[in-house]
Amino acid sequence: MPGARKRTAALDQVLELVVLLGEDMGRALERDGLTKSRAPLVWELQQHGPRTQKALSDALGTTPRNVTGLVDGLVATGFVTRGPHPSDRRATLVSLTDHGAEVMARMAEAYDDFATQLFGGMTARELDGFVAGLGSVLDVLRQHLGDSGE
Amino acid sequence: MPGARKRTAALDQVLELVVLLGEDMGRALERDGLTKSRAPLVWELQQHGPRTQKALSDALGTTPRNVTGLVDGLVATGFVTRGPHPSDRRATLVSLTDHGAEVMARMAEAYDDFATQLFGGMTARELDGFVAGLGSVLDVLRQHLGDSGE
DNA sequence: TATTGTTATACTCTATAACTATA
DNA sequence: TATAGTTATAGAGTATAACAATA
Repeated sequence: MPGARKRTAALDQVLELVVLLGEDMGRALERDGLTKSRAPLVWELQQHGPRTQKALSDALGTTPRNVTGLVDGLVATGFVTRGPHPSDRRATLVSLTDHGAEVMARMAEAYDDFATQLFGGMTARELDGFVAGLGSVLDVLRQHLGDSGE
Repeated sequence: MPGARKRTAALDQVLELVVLLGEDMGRALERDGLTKSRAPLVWELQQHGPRTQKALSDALGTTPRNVTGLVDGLVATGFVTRGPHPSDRRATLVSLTDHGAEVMARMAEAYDDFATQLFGGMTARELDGFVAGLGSVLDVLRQHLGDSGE
């Protein structure tokens, strides 16, 4: 079965992509004063507006205790603020500051530029083929994750 | 420029791949008693045989102090042992235990199986196209990382 | 009773700096 | 002097458990 070596070589490449992308994103976030753990929280706020910490903990798939720490850090660095919930006095609403919103807007632009850099050299046909392959890999991966655990 | 949206959608997919693959690998490692940080160290030992901590710190791109901690954890969980260096009494040689070697051998098999699961559904032609696309993305990414920093 | 977010505690990973034993 | 690996210290991120305030 001569395809077997090709497949492991492909997986090697995918893993290299994961590593390099992690480095690149890490650097970009650091430049903006964010970390890999805090960025998803801020992203969630940009996408859905002010959220309670409970909602954030559900969205990020982490514990409420952890969200407390992440929000603490983001408050200290000026990305978000804590405010009262209008109808539930137990809850706190986490909102983006102006600075946080600015950084996220810049990041969204950089994201588009980055996508163009990565894929701009491909023809439309090549890009379609690549995306289709990626889609089928993702399907298998989702199924694989569903099989074990959850 | 109608391709722009396709490109960001492709980057979205790549990032989802990164997340899902991270989850999957994390689970697999946990099943074997390893962590994401310790696995590369054990992998390095399997590839190149016993190494000094200095060599490991260079290979992993981390500090000597950090390697001390990682090796401590791997000794405690039975994956590696510390031994004297034959010619340099300052250095310690880190080696795989039988258990560590067994786990790594099993992991290498699982890696091949996983690659077959991920890419087995593609035709040879589709796989070639996907790998070529991945290669060009990696090239751009490497250049992007070289530009800023280092 | 149940939920929200906190404090208390602990563990992993990472880093810098000072130090010991060797080279 | 320089190198290998340690202790000391610090900070981020993650988790569980107990608890206070509120629902």
